[in-house]
Amino acid sequence: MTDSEQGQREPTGPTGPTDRARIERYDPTAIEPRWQARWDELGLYETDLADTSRPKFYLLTMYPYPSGDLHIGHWYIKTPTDAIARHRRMNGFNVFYPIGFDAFGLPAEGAAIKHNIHPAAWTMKNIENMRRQLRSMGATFQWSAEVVTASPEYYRWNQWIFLKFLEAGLAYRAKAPVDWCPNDGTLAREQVVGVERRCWRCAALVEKRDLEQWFFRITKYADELLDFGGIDWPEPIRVQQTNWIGRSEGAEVVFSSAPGKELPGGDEIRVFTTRPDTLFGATFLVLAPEHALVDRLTAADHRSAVDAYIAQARRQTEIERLSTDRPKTGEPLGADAINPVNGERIPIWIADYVLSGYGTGAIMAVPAHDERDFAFARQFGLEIREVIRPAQVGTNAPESALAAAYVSKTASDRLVHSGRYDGLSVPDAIREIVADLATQGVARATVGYRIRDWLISRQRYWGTPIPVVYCPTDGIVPVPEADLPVLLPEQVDFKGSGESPLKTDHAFLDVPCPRCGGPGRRETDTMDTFIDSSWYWYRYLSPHDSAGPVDRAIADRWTPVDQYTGGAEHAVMHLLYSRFFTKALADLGLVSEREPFKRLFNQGQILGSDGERMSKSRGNVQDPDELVARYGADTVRLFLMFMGPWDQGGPWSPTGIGGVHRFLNRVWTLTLDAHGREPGDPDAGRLPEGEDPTAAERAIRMAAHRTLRAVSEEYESFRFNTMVAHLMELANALFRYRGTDVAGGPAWDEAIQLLLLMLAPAAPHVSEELWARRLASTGAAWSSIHSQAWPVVDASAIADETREIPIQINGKVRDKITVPVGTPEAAIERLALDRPRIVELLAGRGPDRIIHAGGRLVNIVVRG
RNA sequence: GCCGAGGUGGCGGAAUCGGUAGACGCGCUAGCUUCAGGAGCUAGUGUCCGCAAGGGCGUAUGGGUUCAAAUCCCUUCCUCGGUACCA
Repeated sequence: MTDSEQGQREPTGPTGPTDRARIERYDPTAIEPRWQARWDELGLYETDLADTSRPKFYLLTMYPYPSGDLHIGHWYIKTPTDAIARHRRMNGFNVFYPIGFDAFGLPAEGAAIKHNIHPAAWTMKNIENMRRQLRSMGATFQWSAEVVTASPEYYRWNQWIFLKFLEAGLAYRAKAPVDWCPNDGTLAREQVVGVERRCWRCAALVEKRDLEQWFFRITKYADELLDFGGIDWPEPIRVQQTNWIGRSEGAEVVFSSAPGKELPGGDEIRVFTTRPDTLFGATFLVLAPEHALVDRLTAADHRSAVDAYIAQARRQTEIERLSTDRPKTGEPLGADAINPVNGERIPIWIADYVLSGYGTGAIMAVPAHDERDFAFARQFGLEIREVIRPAQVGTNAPESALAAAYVSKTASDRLVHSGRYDGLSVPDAIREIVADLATQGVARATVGYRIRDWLISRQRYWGTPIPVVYCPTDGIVPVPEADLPVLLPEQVDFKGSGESPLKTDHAFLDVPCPRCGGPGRRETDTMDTFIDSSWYWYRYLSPHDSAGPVDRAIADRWTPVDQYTGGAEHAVMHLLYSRFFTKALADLGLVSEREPFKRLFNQGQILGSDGERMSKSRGNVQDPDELVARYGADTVRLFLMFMGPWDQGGPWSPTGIGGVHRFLNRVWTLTLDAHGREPGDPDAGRLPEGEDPTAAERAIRMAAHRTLRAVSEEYESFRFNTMVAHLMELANALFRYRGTDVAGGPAWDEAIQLLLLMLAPAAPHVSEELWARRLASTGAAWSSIHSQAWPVVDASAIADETREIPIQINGKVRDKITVPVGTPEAAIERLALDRPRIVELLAGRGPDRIIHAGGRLVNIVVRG
């Protein structure tokens, strides 16, 4: 593997300017494939899951969607993760680092319709190409554990899990609105274009349509999902999940419809409120336009206006509906409701800012104490009645028109205009009003959540078929476990419409009912692909197990995942669904752990040079193959780590990649040609001013071990950009000693060895090559650099003898002094005040105050 | 709109414990060198004033706290991610 002629290389000496032909040039294209093949051959990264001699480390990177445009963004996500894998191995861990493909999904169907290629063919072709590209990274993925979610071997277990969920009451069917195009059926949000909301294919106007669909009961776990105990996740993700779940304590209060011209009244209208203390301020009721009672409560003379309003509301997105910066809209139904707290009649409206999916789909409006209700009341001239007053104002203060809603609810606020509850504090009022209404059976304390159950149905072909059959006799009948998988039919007809071809595929559709044997019809909806990604890390551990989705014994040993890396864009969907799944699987007795990922890191996203997300259609994709061909994988890996903080991402620009390549060239030169000298350096071959060989060696050791200290921490905390910068600094420092008397000596040698070891996880090929050449040059037997132990810092090498201390006057640095470490503050102060520059600048003004920042800095404060 | 993140030289970024702003790299400038290459090496490079010494200014914006603020608090503006059928 290593070049045998290395042993015969002529001994070098301080022989003057380099003959650059003497050492081979760094040629990554020759080195990299050779080592990749060798690592494969040796099975260096095949993890023995049964090995318990070392601590386990399950490293997971979010598996890619095989979109066919593997771009530099995939490298940005995966090569630093590979560096983590290699670094953990050097630190003695048994590392499992698998890879797979999230192979179901919408883009494959888009390609099918557009290019007349089958989704499966398109997907598999893309996977083939991506496998090759992923291998070119030199990453240590364990390919033998690969998972492809579109294979029946994988998705049959989606179906199996679905059946378990159904049995456990975690799966159910209900109506839910979808974006609907009359020609192309259900549309994803990205298929609805423009402010007019038209279909991407036929430009028809899109509207909401209610369909019977399948749900998973994630809300059952809402409270447990709010608890992040025992997992080390970034604060922003925890905050986003917490807000997404949106727990709020409040009460459900029952209003009833008032008798009117057309109706006897007495219909129950349930509202959810977090502010039952403001019930006396409720001056109207607002229902979601989709609310079940709207039709019944609408008076004849309001019917046409109400219908028109509902129609336009069904063309809005929720984002539009919830936007608070557009004018409020709504319609009165021409009916009243009765407030249970005081028997008052208040008008009932519908408005799109009330959503049917949150709470009860109806609210009591308290314009004085809710911003949206306030805006609505202003818009339509409805009464605004103040019922909470801040303590400072006092409950007897004269009334004045509110300029804005007063929404705070501190314990010092008091109720006004609230009958016998006047003067109570907000918390007391909440308790008492709810208690009183509860005794009449018209209220109960309850908890509301913003999160909704997970709609898993997709009216799509390219996904996991939902394993149920509809039977006219037996209703919804689960497919028996023994009949799994329900295979996705391969021969289907894409009619050039967005409608799922399963809907018209009779070979698929027409099946006997598993229960009665009579004619049945298969479910044609497939599953959300987030189901695939909600448990795939378990499958990696036993990818071919035909007895169950998870091998419990292996899973118990290897999960939770120790480190998960992926994008923050998954904060509230994939990362929340995965937590839900883990808890549900644990309750089903399939796994033991209740959290999937012990530690999470969100790397940033690489955008196109135009600042947009990279995609083929935008034409802003950077192909990594080109860069690899030109610079080699190591340079690309290192450049991506060097670009900036890993959690930041940003627009792609190859500017600066040459600098990283130059750095690797310098490491190459330092390792193979310690004694060479460069013309152009006037000091070549001479030790730095004032350094004898002993001092020079000490300086080299200090530089190497300080770098090791910094780099070790930076690998641990994934600060790869500064890690690379520190390695560059060390290389620069060593370059100053190249060609001098200490070059090639013991300190130099140690520094080179450390440099290569530190570089190994990030730039695995060149470090392996140079490592092999070093071993060969000393006649030592080869062993991979990636099997070496991570080096240990020699504390004695890095100890400081002196320290530079900046001297500030009024916070501005005016001078610096260098003192022995441990110099007492009083002595530093004296030295500082004696400096001629300081004396001059003080100009006789006595210091008013002198601040010592722990011996790191002196600040002399003078006034006037 | 709402939730989350971010804004520092010509550019990517460093300083993450409130304590020397600009590490490291790109680019640029000058010099050296010549297996003349998209090569290598050395030095300089925030900005304004200045021959220099040195000084003024400076971390999106405006304010505040502090001996001291890129860092903490408040205002405003801009960019990115998510917003439940993209993954």
